[in-house]
Amino acid sequence: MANNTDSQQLYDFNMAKTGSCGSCDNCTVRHFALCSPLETDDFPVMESMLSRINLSPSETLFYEADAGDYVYTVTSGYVKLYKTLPDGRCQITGFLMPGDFLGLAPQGTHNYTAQAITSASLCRFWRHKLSDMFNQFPAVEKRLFDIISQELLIAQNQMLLLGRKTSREKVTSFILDISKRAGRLGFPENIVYLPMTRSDIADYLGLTTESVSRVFSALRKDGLIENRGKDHIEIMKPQELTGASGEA
Amino acid sequence: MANNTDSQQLYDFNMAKTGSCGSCDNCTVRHFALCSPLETDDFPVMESMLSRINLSPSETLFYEADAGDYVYTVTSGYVKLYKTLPDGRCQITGFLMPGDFLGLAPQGTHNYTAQAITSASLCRFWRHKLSDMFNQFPAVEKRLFDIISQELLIAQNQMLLLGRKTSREKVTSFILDISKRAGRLGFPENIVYLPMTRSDIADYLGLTTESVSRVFSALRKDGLIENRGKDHIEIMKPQELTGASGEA
DNA sequence: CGGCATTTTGAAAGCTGTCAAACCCTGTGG
DNA sequence: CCACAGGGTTTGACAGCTTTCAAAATGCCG
Repeated sequence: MANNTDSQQLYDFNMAKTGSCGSCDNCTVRHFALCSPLETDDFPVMESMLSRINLSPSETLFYEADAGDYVYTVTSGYVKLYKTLPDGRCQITGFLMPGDFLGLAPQGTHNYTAQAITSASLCRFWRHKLSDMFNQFPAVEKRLFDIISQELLIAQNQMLLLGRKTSREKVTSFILDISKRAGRLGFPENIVYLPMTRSDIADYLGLTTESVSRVFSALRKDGLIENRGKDHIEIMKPQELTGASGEA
Repeated sequence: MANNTDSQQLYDFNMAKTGSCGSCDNCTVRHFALCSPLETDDFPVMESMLSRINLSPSETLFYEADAGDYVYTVTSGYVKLYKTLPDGRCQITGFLMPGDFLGLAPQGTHNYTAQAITSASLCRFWRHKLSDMFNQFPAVEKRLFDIISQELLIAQNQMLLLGRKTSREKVTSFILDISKRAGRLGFPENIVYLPMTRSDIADYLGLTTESVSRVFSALRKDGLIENRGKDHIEIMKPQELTGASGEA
């Protein structure tokens, strides 16, 4: 089994540096969209329009029902978005990685809580300046439009997962999803970094921590995955894992 | 118990006529957005940009993976959107009413199947003309942006329902949601029109038809709702029903 | 009235949840 | 260096909610 510290160093998102966006020295994912997905090569976002935010692990960026005065882009680290019922039941609606966008509040207040999982940094835009930016750079609006449309598509896929998949299918779908997204950021797809707790994964998949843990154990027992230190797993049989996800 | 035919006549969406949008004589919900949600008072959509579609009950508008060359607005009737897994499991991602928008395909192909539940009519826009329209009428783009943002918010609420609510909470949430949406269209909120089958409701809530039926029976037994003909129910105790939905 | 799809109800099984305890890893402090 | 504390994870036993399988009831329509 690989050395824990080694794999951490190799694949830790928080350490990743693939470039800078030019208008913000904090960005880790230049070629993806960046310091803000709002920025495009043709229409760079002006420095004056954004400010930087740094979060410690488990620090909350904003709460559900807070005023939605800002929108954000994750530039490093993992962030989770979640909603809760009055009795405390929790549903995580998304795990965000560098390059991901959050914070649009169509009704003026946020519809979910945003909390850092790892140390994380974000770029923040004042929401009222968004329309200015749209007027100045129409391409920015189109970009954001595409982002939201894509998020809606992802949300629909998640509904299918939550409503119709078994616990094993849910967990395998989750692993493959995180793997592919990390792959798009330039990380190897076979080593998957999972900084969130089992409880977070459970709240994302509509399960309990125990069920999630049991599925992980079963996948390990079946040789589909192996542990690689505390926060990483290695996908040993991608084909079979895909087959176990319920799709195709 | 009220006469079946009476309540049908009073509350049938397909018969509803609350006005016309001016550029399309088919619209039933003028003051809500549209012949198309794309249209605003400031920037009416031109007749030449749209065509009308009429669907019979259970007729399919487009399938998942079809080319997404058009976007649509429902002008009368109910439409369902759903995704399926290879083995046939189905998840309905939304029930659409007059005024609702559908068809955006960020990846070029549709991510869900759209099928009529009742007889339904829609306004269709050629997708490539959307950007022309955006350029000509920037307000239209903002309008559509708001619509998509709102859909994302609804999708997040649905994730909470699918992942964390009990069968009773799911069904009561569903009834209240349809009731409120019909209320916004000008229909009484206490009489709820449910043209979809138990199986559809089950596929929307991540349950089986039997479970849905059992919850309806239980709610009836508890006096929270009563049947009003085949496709309608009456909410007898709105407070208690809300209390049973898991929220607040 | 008869055929057929949908809905309802019943009984039993199964998957996931609940409750509980052991285990593991990490950080702290003697 | 090791003991200890504490949070997270894993495992076990059992319960419970929803599903599955099956059959009866209801409503629609020719």
